[in-house]
Amino acid sequence: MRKPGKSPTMKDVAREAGVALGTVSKVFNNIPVGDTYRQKVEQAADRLGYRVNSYARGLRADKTNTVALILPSTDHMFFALLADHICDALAKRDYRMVLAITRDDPRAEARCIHMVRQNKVDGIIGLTYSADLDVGEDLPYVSIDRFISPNIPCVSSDNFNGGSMAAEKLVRLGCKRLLFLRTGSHVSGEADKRGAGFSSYCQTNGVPFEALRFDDQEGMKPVYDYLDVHFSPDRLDYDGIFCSTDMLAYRVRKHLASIGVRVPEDVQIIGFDGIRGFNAEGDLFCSTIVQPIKQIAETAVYILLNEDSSPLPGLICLPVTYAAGGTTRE
Amino acid sequence: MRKPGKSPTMKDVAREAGVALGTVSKVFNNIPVGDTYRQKVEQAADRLGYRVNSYARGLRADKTNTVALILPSTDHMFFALLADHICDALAKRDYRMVLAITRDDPRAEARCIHMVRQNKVDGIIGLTYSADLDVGEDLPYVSIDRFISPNIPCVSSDNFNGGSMAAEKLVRLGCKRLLFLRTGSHVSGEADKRGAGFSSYCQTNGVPFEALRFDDQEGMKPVYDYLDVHFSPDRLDYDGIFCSTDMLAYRVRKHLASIGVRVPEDVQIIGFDGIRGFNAEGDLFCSTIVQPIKQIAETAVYILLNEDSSPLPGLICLPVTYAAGGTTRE
DNA sequence: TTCCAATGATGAAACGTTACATCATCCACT
DNA sequence: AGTGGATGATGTAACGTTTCATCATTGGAA
Repeated sequence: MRKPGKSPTMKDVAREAGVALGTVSKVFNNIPVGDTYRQKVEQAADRLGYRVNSYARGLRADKTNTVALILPSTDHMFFALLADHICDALAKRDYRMVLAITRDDPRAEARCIHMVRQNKVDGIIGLTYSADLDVGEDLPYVSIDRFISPNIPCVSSDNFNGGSMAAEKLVRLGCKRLLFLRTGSHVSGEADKRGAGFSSYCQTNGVPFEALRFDDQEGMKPVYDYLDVHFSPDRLDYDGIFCSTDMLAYRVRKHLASIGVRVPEDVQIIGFDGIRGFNAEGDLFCSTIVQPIKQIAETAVYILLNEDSSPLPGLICLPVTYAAGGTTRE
Repeated sequence: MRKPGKSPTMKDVAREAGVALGTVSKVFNNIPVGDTYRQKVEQAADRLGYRVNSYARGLRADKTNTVALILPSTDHMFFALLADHICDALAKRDYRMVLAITRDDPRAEARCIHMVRQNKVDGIIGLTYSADLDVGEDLPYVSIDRFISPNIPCVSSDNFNGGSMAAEKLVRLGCKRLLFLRTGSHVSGEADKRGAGFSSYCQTNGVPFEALRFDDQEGMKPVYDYLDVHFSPDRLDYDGIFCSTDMLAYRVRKHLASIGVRVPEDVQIIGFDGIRGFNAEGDLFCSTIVQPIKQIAETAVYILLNEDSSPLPGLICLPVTYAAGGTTRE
């Protein structure tokens, strides 16, 4: 049925349809063509099973309808969902997505950007952590969750407000002494603002609090040690904890349970991200501030393709929401 | 620093280096070139910030170093990890990956395949469920988890053996009356063999069992109804359940807990997949038969790129393992 | 010194498109 | 009927590579 050899070209279609090459081109680019011709071309194309060669097109038109997504990995649900929604948002606009994974390695990040640029994509969406990443000036670039420079648009959740919301929520739920816990040795991104928002709320409202950051070189050990000192069935230095991620919150909860501290009866915990088990319909791992992942994806794509060609703002913060997930009293 | 206008071409490099066009080409293709020339070219290329245009190369050479991965989504950890590892395996071989997402929609699957073929990828790895999918004959295609036809290689876990292992494990752990539960309205894939392996073990060894399949048109309701009838604190029709997926196992466990049945004391449950919370280092949701996702990814890529050019077997089953995750006594 | 062979650089052709400048056709208007 | 203008098809020249036949250069042998 189908020729296994080489695929038919526009020239073949033109010959088959008895029209000129340019006419065929027009048909496939939705440029006005007489109905008679259009039909002849379409039929011939069908008969031959013709598909436009996007490499030739990309070469000629300097437009490839492809964007690259650079991620640390897809093995964390946050990234996986981001990839999922970005892929969708792009497909809706007839763009394809090539995925590059960096494993958090700055060298890999640079290599990916290099690789991706030589691939002549139309733009890049990147979630990277390198301190000084040269993304180049000549290719549209949208950063997620990390502010790179004023003229590179950055899309992220409203981390500051999220942190503030978490503190407020804990206070409303009756907590008197709050604790903020953060891990991660990464170059600081927008996520740092979670702690800032939290602290700001506490200061403004005169709520006693502590904010701690643990380098995760040594894993969770230091965190557990800290918890062991400050929490036990008969000593509760804090009654509300805000963790910088759901994963951290989950681990903290597990550890507290293991030393006999009840959640949420003794201590209430709020995480950040809104990760769910299995998939988007699964259960939350904890009460949490939910990032609007889909909206982040949509916005990043929207800005990257510059769909309203208005001046690009430097940083776009998207609203987060609170969701109860069993580690708070509500 | 870098020209914002257009990127330099081989011709530019040739002029800058004072050599011929073809020489530049050779340098970038690792074809022997005199050292003097090679150096001149490399320096000139550096100076200009030249990168080879992969669209021109793809057009000319009919080789794009790109493969497409077609997935239902990446919002389930199994798929996300698959994408992650496949991306890695490809990157290691200097291939890029374009991701296409189908949302389980047969029309979308066909559209993706179409889209992807017109993109002149070098091959396709697909995890699809359409009944009769025309993947074409002219492009290397590797299917994951779904047998399409004898001449299209398929990579999957050893589902049959996994089912058998689950039954054996439950029996070893003391279960006397087994139940197999399966949901999913999909066109049957390799995953069907999980139930077959389970039943086969039970029959061979004379273990009383029941195997049920629920259409998931109506969600979990029918399953819960069934559980309500057969399980309660004072009536336990089964003491071991094997679920076709971890997600199902998780839900079953939750429902049993809600009606006062203790897991694993009263009933032991084994799932299938090996999904973990958050990421590859998270906790299991249940005791489970673990799919070797990384190995599946590696194998699919290996076969797709036909690295040993030996005759391709039709179906490759990769070994699964058991992992305890709290829903069994071990 | 002369010639041959071998090594390796050269430049043009081709890959499948799109854009643009020509050119043919047809209709409307005087 | 003759002309002008508009509509739309045509063919050719790029786009940036790779490949291949051709040609220059070099070293060695007689």
